[in-house]
Amino acid sequence: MSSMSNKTFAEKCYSILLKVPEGKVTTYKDIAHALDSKAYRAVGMAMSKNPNIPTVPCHRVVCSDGSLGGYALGVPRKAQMLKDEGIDIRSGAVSDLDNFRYRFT
DNA sequence: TATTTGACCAAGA
DNA sequence: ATCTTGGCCAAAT
Repeated sequence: MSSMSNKTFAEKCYSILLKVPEGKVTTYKDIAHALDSKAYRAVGMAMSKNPNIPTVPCHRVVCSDGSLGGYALGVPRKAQMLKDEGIDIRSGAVSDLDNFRYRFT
């Protein structure tokens, strides 16, 4: 049998992130919130440990203010991928984040 | 077990 | 609008 908590916090983050479709983004805070947690910093840690790129679309996770946050393969790559999905990036941030934000609930 | 580390966030001396 | 600060929490050390 599996251990008592068969999913780590990081694994839960990856699961929830898989729901975010191409052309949409989410934020570190929103993922934490979806997990009924305030551990938004820990969400960033989980992304940095990098599951399989691009199976788990961690390039779609940005900061609450629309700035891009980080990316294991470099922020410029993250920006390009988002643009390729049709997301408007201006001055290193998602413009009109509210329009591109995916809602979990 | 205790401390340190981060792809964060909100408020504002 | 930008920068600093204190707080946040899971994982790694």
